[in-house]
Amino acid sequence: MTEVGVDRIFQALADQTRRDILGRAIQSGESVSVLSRHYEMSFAAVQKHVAVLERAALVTKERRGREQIVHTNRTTLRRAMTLLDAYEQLWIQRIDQITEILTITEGEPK
Amino acid sequence: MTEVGVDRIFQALADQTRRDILGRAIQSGESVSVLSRHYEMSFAAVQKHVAVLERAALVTKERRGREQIVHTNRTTLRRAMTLLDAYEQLWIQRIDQITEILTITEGEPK
DNA sequence: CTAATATACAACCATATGGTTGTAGGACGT
DNA sequence: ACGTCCTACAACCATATGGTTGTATATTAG
Repeated sequence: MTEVGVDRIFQALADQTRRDILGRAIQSGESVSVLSRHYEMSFAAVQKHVAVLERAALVTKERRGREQIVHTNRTTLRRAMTLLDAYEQLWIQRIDQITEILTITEGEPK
Repeated sequence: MTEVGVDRIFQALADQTRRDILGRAIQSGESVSVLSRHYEMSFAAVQKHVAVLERAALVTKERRGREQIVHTNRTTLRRAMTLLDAYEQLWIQRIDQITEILTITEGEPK
């Protein structure tokens, strides 16, 4: 995944409406128009939010008759979590190194 | 945590330079000027990136003489992970419900 | 066929973002 | 005391974002 891809994932998550859409779409796919009824904004605005989520691969659309059903892509969601976890791992590694240094120091005779 | 706070966390994460700063600062605190040497942009630009991370509570600054040491705030990082995990949990709940429904259906006599 | 529904997309607007340069102040070395 | 280093912040610019309204197209209902 390209860096701009990662940018898009977090960028897409940085909006309350879009996070709410993700939550609804992960429980059961909803059409864009059904989704839009939950928010106090125009249909076009919600459509744009879905487009942002889609560009980030956080949702996919499945056409059903005249409506588009929005589904959350759990794989991308997990990818975002994994990325954050990597930072924690960096930190844990540092702790391990420090521990190792301390162990060696303690173990070595003066 | 307020919703705008969550917005700020993900917003702050939606930039490669800022994610890199987080990675460096979690391993060992670096001053703003030392950080800025790693990137092909002005000191002021890096300073702004640090400010964005600070506003999102993803880093804190500790003054040491004339420099400011940037430290990653692991608590906020974990909070972001927890938020993402909540979406997964929503989905797992749905699966559990479906499983339960199926179990009841199977268990009930025709 | 016609009307209503669901979507797509363009044009527009205000504000935010990510970069720049420039100015100014506090801390350190000599 | 002086120059240098580190930081802070303002002003500016181009582009992106989040919203609007309006228009166009496809699908379904009757």
